[in-house]
Amino acid sequence: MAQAPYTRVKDFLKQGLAEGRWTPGAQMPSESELVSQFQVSRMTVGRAIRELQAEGLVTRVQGVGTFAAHLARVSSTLTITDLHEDILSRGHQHQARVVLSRQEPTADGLAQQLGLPLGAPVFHTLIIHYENGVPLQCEDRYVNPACAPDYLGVDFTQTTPTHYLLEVAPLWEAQYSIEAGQPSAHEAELLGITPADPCLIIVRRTMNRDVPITLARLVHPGARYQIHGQFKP
Amino acid sequence: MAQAPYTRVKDFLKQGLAEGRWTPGAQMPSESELVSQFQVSRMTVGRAIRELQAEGLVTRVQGVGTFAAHLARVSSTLTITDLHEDILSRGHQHQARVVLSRQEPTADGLAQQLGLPLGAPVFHTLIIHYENGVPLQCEDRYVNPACAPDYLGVDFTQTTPTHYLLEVAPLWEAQYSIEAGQPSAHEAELLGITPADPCLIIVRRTMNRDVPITLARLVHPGARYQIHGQFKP
DNA sequence: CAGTGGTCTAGACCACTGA
DNA sequence: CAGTGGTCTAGACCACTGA
Repeated sequence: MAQAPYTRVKDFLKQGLAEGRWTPGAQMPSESELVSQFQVSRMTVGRAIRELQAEGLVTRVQGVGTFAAHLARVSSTLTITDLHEDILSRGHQHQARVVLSRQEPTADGLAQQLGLPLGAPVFHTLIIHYENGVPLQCEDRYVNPACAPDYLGVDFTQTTPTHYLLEVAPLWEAQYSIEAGQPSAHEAELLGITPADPCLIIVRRTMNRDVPITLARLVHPGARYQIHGQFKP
Repeated sequence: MAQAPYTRVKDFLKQGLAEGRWTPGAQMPSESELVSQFQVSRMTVGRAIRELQAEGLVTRVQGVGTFAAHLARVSSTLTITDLHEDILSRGHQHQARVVLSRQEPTADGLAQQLGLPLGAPVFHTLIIHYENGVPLQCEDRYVNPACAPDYLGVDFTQTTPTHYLLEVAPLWEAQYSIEAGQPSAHEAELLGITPADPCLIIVRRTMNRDVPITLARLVHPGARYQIHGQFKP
C-alpha cells in the first residue's frame, strides 16, 4: 500500500524541520516548488502544508511565503478526562461517596461565576472519589439548575457528575486553573490527609455558548495524583 | 467580504453540534447531502468536515459515515511557554540567579532518563527566577552535552535555558508531569518559603527524534503560581 | 449492490506582497 | 509586475461497509 501523496509531502517537510534543515523563521519551499518536486497537484501540497500549519510547525503569510515556525510556544494537549474512566483504565475499582447533594441559594462570588442572580437556587454536590478504596479526589461542584434540572435526582454512586453533565448539557467551552495548595480542614478530613499535605487543585468552569453550566473545585492529595502529558508533532 | 464556502459548511455543522442537534454518536449529514444542500463541491465539504475531525468534534468511518463525537475526552491545549516571556507579558520584571552551573557525572536514574551511560558527563544548572524580585520558580535542569555543547558558557542572567535550548536544539517531543508536592529543604530556602509550603512541581523532558535533550524539574510556590487554560472548539 | 468516506488532478480566480 | 498563498470546481478512482 503506497503512502498517500499528501503524507509524503508532509513527512518530507516534517523531517526537514526535525533535522533543522529549515531553522525557525527560515523560508520553506513554496507550493509550486513542491508541486514540481513531488509531481503532484497544488491541492495536494496545499493540504500537506495546511496540516503542518494547524500543528503549529509552520506559519504562512499570503503573498510572502511559508516559514518554519518559532517553536518558542509549543503546545501540548491536556485532556479533560472522566475520573471514573481513568481509574477503570488502570484496572482499578472506583467508588464514590456522596457527602452532600442539595439546593442552595447562590452566594456572592458564585452567582457571578455561574451568571445567576444573587440568592437564586443552585445545585451543590460534594463527592469523594476513591480508587481501590483510597480517596483520590474531593469534587465540590455547583450546577446551574437550568442546564440540568434533574441533577439532584441522579445517583452519583453509579455515574459521575462529569459523565452525567456531558450527556444532558453539551459542553462547549471550558476554563480551568491548576495550582498547588492546601486543602480546607473539611476537605482534609474527607480525603484522610492532614491540612498541611499539599494538594493539586483544579478549578474548572464549563459553559455552552456563554451559558455557564457548572463550576467545580477538584482537590487531589499531591502524593496520589499526577497529571501526565506529552507533546509530539 | 463573503465568507469562504468551507467555513460556511463548517460553521453550520459546528452550530448544530453546539445546539445538540446531533447528539454524541448520532450520524451527521453525509458529504453528498452537504454538497447538494450548500451547492459546493465535495472537496469543499470534505475540508470542512476534516477540520472538525481534527478538532475532535466528529469522528468518521470510511464506508459508514460521519458521527458527532462523544465529548467525554475533551482536550485543551497546555502551552509550554518561556517563563521570561510570561513575566514580561505581565509587564513585570524578570531576574534570574544562577545558583549552580557545572558539569557532573550522571547519576543512576538520570542516566536512564537522558539516555547516557552511567557516570558520563552531564551539564547541570540550578537557577532561581524572580518576578519583580519575588522568587517564582526554581529550575533544576540537566542537559545532554551532545545536544548543546556550549550550554555552560551561556550567561543565564541574560537568557533562559528554555530559550537557549530552543535555539540550538530543535525540540521535537516533550513529556511532562504536573503534581503538587513539597519542596526540598534546599529548594525551600532558595524560594524563600518553608518546606511545608505546597508547591506546583513540573517535571519535563524534551527530546529530538528519540535523543533526550534535557530534563528539568520546575518548582513553583503554590501561592504564587497557577496554570490557566481553556478549551474552545 | 448502493452509499460512505479518502484522496487526487488540472485547471481556475483571487488577494496580497514586495521589487 | 512576478511570485506567493487561499480557495474553489467538476470530475475521477478507490477502499470500505452493510444490506
